[in-house]
Amino acid sequence: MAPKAYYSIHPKFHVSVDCIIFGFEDGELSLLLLKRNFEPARGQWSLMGGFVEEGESTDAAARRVVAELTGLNDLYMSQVHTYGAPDRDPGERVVSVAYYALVDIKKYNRELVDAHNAFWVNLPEVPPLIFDHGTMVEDALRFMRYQASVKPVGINLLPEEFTLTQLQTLYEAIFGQSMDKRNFRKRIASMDYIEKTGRVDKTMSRRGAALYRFNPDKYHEQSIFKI
Amino acid sequence: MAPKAYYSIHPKFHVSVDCIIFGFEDGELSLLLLKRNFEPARGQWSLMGGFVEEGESTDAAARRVVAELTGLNDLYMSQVHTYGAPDRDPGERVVSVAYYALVDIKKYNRELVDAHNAFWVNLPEVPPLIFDHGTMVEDALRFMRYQASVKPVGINLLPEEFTLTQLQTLYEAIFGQSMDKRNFRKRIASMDYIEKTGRVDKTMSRRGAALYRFNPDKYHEQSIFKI
DNA sequence: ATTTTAAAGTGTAAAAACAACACTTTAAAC
DNA sequence: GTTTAAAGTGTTGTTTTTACACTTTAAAAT
Repeated sequence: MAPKAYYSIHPKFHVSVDCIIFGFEDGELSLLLLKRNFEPARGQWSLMGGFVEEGESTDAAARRVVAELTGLNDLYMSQVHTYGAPDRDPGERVVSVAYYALVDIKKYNRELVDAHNAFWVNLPEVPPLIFDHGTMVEDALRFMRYQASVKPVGINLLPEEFTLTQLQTLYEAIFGQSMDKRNFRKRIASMDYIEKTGRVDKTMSRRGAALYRFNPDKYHEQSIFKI
Repeated sequence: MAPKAYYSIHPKFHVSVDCIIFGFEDGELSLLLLKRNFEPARGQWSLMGGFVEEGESTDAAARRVVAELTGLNDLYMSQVHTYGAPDRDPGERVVSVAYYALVDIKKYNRELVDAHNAFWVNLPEVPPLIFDHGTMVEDALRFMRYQASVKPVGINLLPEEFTLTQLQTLYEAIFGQSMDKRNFRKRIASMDYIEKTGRVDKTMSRRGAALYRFNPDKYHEQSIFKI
């Protein structure tokens, strides 16, 4: 057995999660940020966060915290990095684990967001954030871009059914560069896990655009590394 | 100011670091593992780890822990992931941040390693490890491979000066696949930050092989993502 | 009924990157 | 001077990526 002293001679710290919540609307990525009407750092902008509770995993804490703010329970989420500088929170020592989440911006619970005094802010207009939250956003964006470059996580920012124009606009926003329509569609056509639903979206054009969906059964992750 | 209760109503946990220490010898990657002659889990295999102390960042704790075992202070290290399941350590709740380190296996301090009852184990022969350390190793290997595929971190596993044959053998070990000698050398030749030193290594062949080194001044990270 | 409009949809050719492939050179050891 | 074993070196075919502009469609306006 482990001697009690093995653990007890060492300090304990608060552990928190901070969530970088991405949305997509009108061709732009945005973040859900709190304008804090509570302490500490009242009046400043921050990420949504919370403390990890007894018996709760850090992953579960991140899901709880995002659900408290958005009302959404089954989001795509991924751990980004852990921030462990002793003075990162000026109040007390808090080790914080950052997660990013991808939200279909049509679906979040507006009342909850308003109640938290939270706002969707377009990425280029993100204000200075408290503590190391600005660094967290940079790291999360880099990591989300990486993941979006190797697997179709970006689709979690769109409705279940989406047009190819929507999809292209999304990827242009994620990678910050415009893409050739024909080349983009050729690439999508080669992905059998993105399939036509047969339905047509008429909201964006008179002609109508074919709706597609992601088929998870046809998607098999592949990881091939090269130097 | 932050009300005291803001923090104090929340629990605190032990925070530890666990280190996946990679070495390279005889064409194989290996890990430095402890055969634990101490509690908890005496007699089992584990990663080198330790608790984060007051006033110490998690990064600093990881460096300290690796230095305690190897005597080496300036290793390439990178945070991998944080493991926060409430029952991951059967003794008490411990949130653990994993880091990987790359060691030039010629340089570590043998006395320290022996004193810790630690051994270099070739990757395919890694035994079952305690707690979630096996998962940590898988995650670290995947992440190290990814990093090695986008930047020349692998070079930290070699001496300052190395031959192209050594470098190719290293990458073959990292990616688990053999590579064409001419294509490999063409790629290296296109990397101006890997430069000939003018010296020759005579230990591996009568003819001698040119020695190369990494020139950090010529290396500029580039990150371009594509879908 | 015809014309206008605005987004959806479509193919080809050049360039670049990657993959496959085998012999020559060198210097020490015998 | 012959042998040995690793170091070193180019070309060609294939695949992938990029650049580029017009046609189709269906509703709205006339």
